[in-house]
Amino acid sequence: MSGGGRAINVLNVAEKPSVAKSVATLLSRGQGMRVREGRSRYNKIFEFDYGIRGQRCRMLVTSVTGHLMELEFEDRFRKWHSCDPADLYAAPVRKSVPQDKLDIKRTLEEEARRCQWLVLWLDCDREGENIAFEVIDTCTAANRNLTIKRARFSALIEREIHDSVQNLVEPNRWFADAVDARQEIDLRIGASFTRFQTMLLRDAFVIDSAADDRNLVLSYGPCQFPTLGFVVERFWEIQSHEPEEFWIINCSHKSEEGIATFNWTRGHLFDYTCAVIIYEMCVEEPSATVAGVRQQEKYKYPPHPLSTIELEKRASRYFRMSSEHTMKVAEELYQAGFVSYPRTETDNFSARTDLHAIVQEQQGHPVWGSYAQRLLDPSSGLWRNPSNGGHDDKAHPPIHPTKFSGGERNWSQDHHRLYELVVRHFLACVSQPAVGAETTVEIDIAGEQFAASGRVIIAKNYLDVYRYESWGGSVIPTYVPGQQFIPTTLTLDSGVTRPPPLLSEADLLNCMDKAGIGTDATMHDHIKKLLDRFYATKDQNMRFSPTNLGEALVMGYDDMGYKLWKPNLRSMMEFDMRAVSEGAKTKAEVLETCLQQMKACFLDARSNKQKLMEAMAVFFERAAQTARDEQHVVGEFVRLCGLCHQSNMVLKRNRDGNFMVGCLGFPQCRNVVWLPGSVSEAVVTANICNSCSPGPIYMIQFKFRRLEIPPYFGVDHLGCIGGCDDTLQQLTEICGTGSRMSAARGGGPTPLSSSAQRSNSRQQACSNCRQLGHSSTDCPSVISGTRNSRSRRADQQDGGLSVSCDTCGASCPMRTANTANNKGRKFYSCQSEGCNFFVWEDSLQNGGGRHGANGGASNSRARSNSLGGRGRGGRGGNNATNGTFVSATGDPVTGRCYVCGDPSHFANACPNRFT
DNA sequence: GCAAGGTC
Repeated sequence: MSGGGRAINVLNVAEKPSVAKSVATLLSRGQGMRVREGRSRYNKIFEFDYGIRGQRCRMLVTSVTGHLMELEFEDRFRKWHSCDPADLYAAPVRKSVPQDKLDIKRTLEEEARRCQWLVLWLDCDREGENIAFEVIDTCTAANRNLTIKRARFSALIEREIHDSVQNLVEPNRWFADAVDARQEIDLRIGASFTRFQTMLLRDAFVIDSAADDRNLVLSYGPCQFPTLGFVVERFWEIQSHEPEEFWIINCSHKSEEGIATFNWTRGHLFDYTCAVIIYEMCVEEPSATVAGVRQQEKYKYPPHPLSTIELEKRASRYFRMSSEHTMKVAEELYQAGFVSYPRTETDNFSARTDLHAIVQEQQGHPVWGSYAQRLLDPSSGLWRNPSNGGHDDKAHPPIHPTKFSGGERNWSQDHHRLYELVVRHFLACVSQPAVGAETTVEIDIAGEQFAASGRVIIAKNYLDVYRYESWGGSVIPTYVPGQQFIPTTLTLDSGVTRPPPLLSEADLLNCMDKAGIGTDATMHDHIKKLLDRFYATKDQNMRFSPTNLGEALVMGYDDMGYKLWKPNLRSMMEFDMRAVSEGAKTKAEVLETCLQQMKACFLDARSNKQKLMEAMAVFFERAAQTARDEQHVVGEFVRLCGLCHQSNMVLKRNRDGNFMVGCLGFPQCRNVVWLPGSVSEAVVTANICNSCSPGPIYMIQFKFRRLEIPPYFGVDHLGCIGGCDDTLQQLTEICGTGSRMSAARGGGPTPLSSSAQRSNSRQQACSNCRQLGHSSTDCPSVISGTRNSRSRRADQQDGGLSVSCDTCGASCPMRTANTANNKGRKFYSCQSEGCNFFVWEDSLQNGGGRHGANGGASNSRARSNSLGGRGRGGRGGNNATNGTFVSATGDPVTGRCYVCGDPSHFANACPNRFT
């Protein structure tokens, strides 16, 4: 082992104490190793003799704890008011060892002075390489003559560690540079935006989320903000979801053996007319023929070996533990030696891992011990080598149990659960998949296909130990190809599309993982930061919603047109970092271009700060001082403009001193609500109107001039401009508005009598029929009894009829039916999204443009359903309680018309329909 | 009082 010559002292430094201990134990093979204290109580020093390529060495192995140094601004830029935040893009920065790491630094300096070599055993990733240079800088400052070497290793395994120390390499400056650049960019962007938005908004608004507003920090960071962005984006997606009705044909068949539920192969249709036509075809010829019976063996595979993100996601799903808490508990289990290192991206076991030994340790457990025994018994056939998840961080194995425990006294419930998860997950990974026999029966009814399937579990295998997952079995009766039967039920059912759910913690981790936001060791920190900063909340179901503060910030930047809350910025940085680590770009180049762009972005954002203020004003009351300061300049916020949806509506006085509520988007947006001319004073209050939407609409405290209003009105009035306030409307009609121009400017300012809300609805398309001119609440197509007041034009034109939609007025093109019963028959149907108007051409020609009472009937069914599944019209045996409508008799198989109930014909031939 | 990344 040791060659000739004089021994040299070699200082070996690892990234953490556990690695120092492993390296020392593996290299010394436990022979003659001495342990002594360093200045830091966690970072011991291990000593032993060793030979490196014939050189006798006295090895000293110690460690740091992650980064030794921190990047910070020079003192004169540290105080928030010491400089303009924009200066932080060029302010000098320096790296130094923080107070709590000084003892580690001293150990390194002292040991370095008596060593000739320095060998770096830091993790073999970019951060590790950067830490290596922090160690190099510290040690060479104490001893300039050190020879510096890097040990490359990807696992703490004897052979690999011996190999790496015999083949030492040079540290990689490019890797370290990439991290330097990332640190500097993060610091400058984070500090500048955080100071800017905190100082701008904290004092301007009453932000009631924190107990003490004054200490509130509105932080911005390239990881935390995109994480918030995911939460807000999903929230907006849910808010903007418009339910869309769809139609589905369901079929079931009950026999002595049981019941089979057949699903429509088309899934569902959004076109009511098509669904009805197909449904009628089926009802007309309801006999079902078994087209095929397929039997297949199906497998449900166990999960990949456990990485950090998977551990966090599963603990959240199975135990509702937050990712932050999971990591805390996992760290404690790791420290106590029960599980392997919990921060790993690796989901693939190295071929050298002794998987059987890990299983053997668990054989004695009272609950899962017998499963472990079965696994080890070759005759059970339960063993299977684990799958490869395709990730390898080259530093740590997947998370697995490292020591048996039947539960320790000092463990909390979460320690028990997490240890159990790690063990069960590991046992599942080395198990065979569950096996099931699936039977699929396909049937044909009048040319339409339906299918039902059942599953019998043949072998549970890994599911026996992985109790967090299940695989349902269901039995269906036996069918043979060619068999015919009459369905027990055949119904046309409706459903509505639903918005996606709020993001769960597992969803959020997924989003971050995909977008490259954070690392496996920091993702839970970013999530926690959203909660700590009052940007988001987590409900009982572990799902995240933005707070008003979080939404306002994202909305503000979004209004500016910046995607600062999107993950793109981080992705671009990541791309540049890779270029630096590969030597394609230099650190200086990347820093210069990136910071230049970010500074421009910062300055632009600052010049658009009004957008942030407006977004905040949507949710928060102005602080008294600010409100007074700004009242004369921009007016007091009343509501977000319902017309342009871009700017705020504020209470102002025109040049004549008359009050109005106008949009700040003027002149692009001319939305304005004129208030009664008799108003002498008006002040926006903190009260929000309960009945008007979209809110918030702040109520205004008015004082009227006594002599200008009728005696039965009071002079003081708390009013709303949203359209709900009768007093205000009456006074506007009685006294007129303050607008002298309103009569002259056609289409100009809107008097209150038509209200901001209504002027809004004039511009927005009706959500029901998509036409302009009304809102869904007064959509002519959903008001009963109005059908007669509308007329359908059916004019002769170019040899054909021109038909306009009965419900929304849009022009309806002619189409040709292609169904078995109506092949070639012409019809008109409305193309407007969500509009179901439909009429047969022959019914028009025969009747000469009559109102489609029953053409409308099919529409009105769809409509009334879209209004919440209430009754579906008088005719037909309609099931109003569950939103399902069946044929008139309730027994479609007997084939009666579902419109009038007459058994002599089907609905498509019903004389009451379309005539 | 700011970031994100290591780690205890």
